[in-house]
Amino acid sequence: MTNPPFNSAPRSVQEQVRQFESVRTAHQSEMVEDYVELIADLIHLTGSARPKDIAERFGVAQPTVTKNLARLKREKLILHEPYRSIQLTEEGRQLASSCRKRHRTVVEFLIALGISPSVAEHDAEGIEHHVSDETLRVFRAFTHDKKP
Amino acid sequence: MTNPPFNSAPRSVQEQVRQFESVRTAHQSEMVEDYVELIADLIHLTGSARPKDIAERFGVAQPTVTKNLARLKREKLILHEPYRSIQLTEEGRQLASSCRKRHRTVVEFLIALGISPSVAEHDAEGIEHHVSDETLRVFRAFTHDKKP
DNA sequence: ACTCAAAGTTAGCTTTGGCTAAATTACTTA
DNA sequence: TAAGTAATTTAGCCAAAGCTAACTTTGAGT
Ligand SMILES: [Mn+2]
Ligand SMILES: [Mn+2]
Ligand SMILES: [Mn+2]
Ligand SMILES: [Mn+2]
Repeated sequence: MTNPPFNSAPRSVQEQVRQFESVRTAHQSEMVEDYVELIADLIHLTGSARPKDIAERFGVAQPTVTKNLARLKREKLILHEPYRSIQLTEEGRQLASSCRKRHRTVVEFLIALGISPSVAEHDAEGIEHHVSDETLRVFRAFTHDKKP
Repeated sequence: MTNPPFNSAPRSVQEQVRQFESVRTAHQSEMVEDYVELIADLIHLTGSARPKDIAERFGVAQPTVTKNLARLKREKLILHEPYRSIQLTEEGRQLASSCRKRHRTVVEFLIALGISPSVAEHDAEGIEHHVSDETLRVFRAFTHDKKP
């Protein structure tokens, strides 16, 4: 009838450790992924990506963006001369492209499931960083089956 | 045929800010939620929750657990005398219970969708912190429809 | 009752990603 | 073209969550 009161799966300790480690790892890539995705969108939308706009979209202060851009630059995902606007490297473009695809896959799946578009967009922003390849494939299949 | 190359929804800037703020807020509650859930499981499973076991399950060092337990105590979710084992307060038990339910809802949904149990368990550990009430309701409905 | 190993805590370090205030640069416009 | 404003960066702060090394306490086994 109702659900059992405790987590059923006494999965092995090692398995559980792997899960939590994966979550921590995902959170380490999250900032970078969201930044390149937004930078690509801004370039497409307005022709250029400037720290001001990034700060405005994320809802953070400008110095936060400057600091985070240093990491993107260190990881060779962007080109950025001081006081100039931001370019994506080829690697950055590729990462942005795959993040964008994954983002859309998640949003479209949630909408196909019956969730309202604004909530789908909202939840996807967090969920996208935690879906494995297998899950992504199942999401895509479901979405395609729903609306052919 | 293929997907449009950029994010279609030129949702308002305010909307986008709210989404990213929600993700940041979720990440602030995440540690606390995973801890109370694990503590409840350990008490149920072994009769008591000790820092050692928590560290072992999360895959972190013991001092990390000690530090995080201070926050749970500050937030009145646990009772913990130094060197003794950990008890949940009533508030802690309630939070653990709702986190556990949400966790199970996500896992069962992913399994009902066709994802393998181990991957479902893996992805749920991250996803659970990013599902809104609406999404959770849809997940539950889907799971129930699938296997009556 | 003592000993001592295991568990737990404390101290102190690191990284990440927030912030504000102040300094600097670029750009617009008068 | 010079000034003034807006954008950007720098400096320096904070909190969270990880770590190791060193210290303290507990409690099991003799
Ligand atoms: Mn995101
Ligand atoms: Mn997350
Ligand atoms: Mn979790
Ligand atoms: Mn969980």
